[in-house]
Amino acid sequence: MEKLTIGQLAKRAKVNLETIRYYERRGLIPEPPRSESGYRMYSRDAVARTEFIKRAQALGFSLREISEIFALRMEPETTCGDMKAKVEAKIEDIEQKIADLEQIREALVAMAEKCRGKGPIGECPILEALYKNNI
Amino acid sequence: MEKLTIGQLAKRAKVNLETIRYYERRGLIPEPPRSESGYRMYSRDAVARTEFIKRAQALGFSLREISEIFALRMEPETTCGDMKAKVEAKIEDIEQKIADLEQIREALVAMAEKCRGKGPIGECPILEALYKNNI
DNA sequence: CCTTGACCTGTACCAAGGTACAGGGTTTAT
DNA sequence: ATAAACCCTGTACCTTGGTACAGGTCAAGG
Repeated sequence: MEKLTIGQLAKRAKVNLETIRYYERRGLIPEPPRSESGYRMYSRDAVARTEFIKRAQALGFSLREISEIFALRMEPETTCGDMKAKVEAKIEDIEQKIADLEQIREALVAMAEKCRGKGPIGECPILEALYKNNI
Repeated sequence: MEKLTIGQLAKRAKVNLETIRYYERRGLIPEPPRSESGYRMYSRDAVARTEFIKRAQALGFSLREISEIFALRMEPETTCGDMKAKVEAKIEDIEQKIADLEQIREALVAMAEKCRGKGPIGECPILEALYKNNI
């Protein structure tokens, strides 16, 4: 089994080397065996695990949540339903964020529409809205 | 003209007292005149300004951007169009965030649908997708 | 008069997710 | 043989938007 140094792992997983050590400190990546001189020696699995973390992050999971997923996976009683529940909770989370942003967008669009875009800033309806209105 | 202490300002603008001092350090609120004993004495305008900051923040503007808006307002050549441009840039920004979240949502929904929600975690299609797929 | 509450400055700390050294040892390539 | 490139630990620093003291002064109520 070929072993990777931390630099090789970082390169393959396309993350910063310091990030690997950071994930180890956070418990996201297990402490690997060391070479005689104390170098971390990773198996191939570490690349997959690091990529897993990056994919989950890209889907909106925090590092804490990713830790929880790994922990879940290690418990023998865990079922697929538990994992599905996590994903469904995250979907709701994302949907809430989208709804919040839609509201913000509506308010911004309404403000922009009130402004002809000409004239001095002293009479800008946008600034007036920010100074006086409830949004 | 009635003057407010920092505590009174914080209460009326519904922010933490430390936040007022923080905004002063960031240059968002001008340094107010002091009483003989060195207390900050604010005019009514400070309440409106603090509320402006909070409203703009709620619309997705960062404190840095809010500073820029205040700076813009002080320059005599600034027109309403400059302000409108800021709002339109923010709308694009928000729309991009919404689009990103929609994509994430789609990916999560697709993953959840692959999972029947039963059986051991070892065969969970969600975990497999995170381990192997490009998303 | 004295206590309590409000204010002052300055600095440290928080979340989250890293990144960047310093100061040392090791491995690899020339 | 020696320089470059890599690794080690430990700690400090970054962003954004605050919050929380510590240690001291001041003001208002009973």
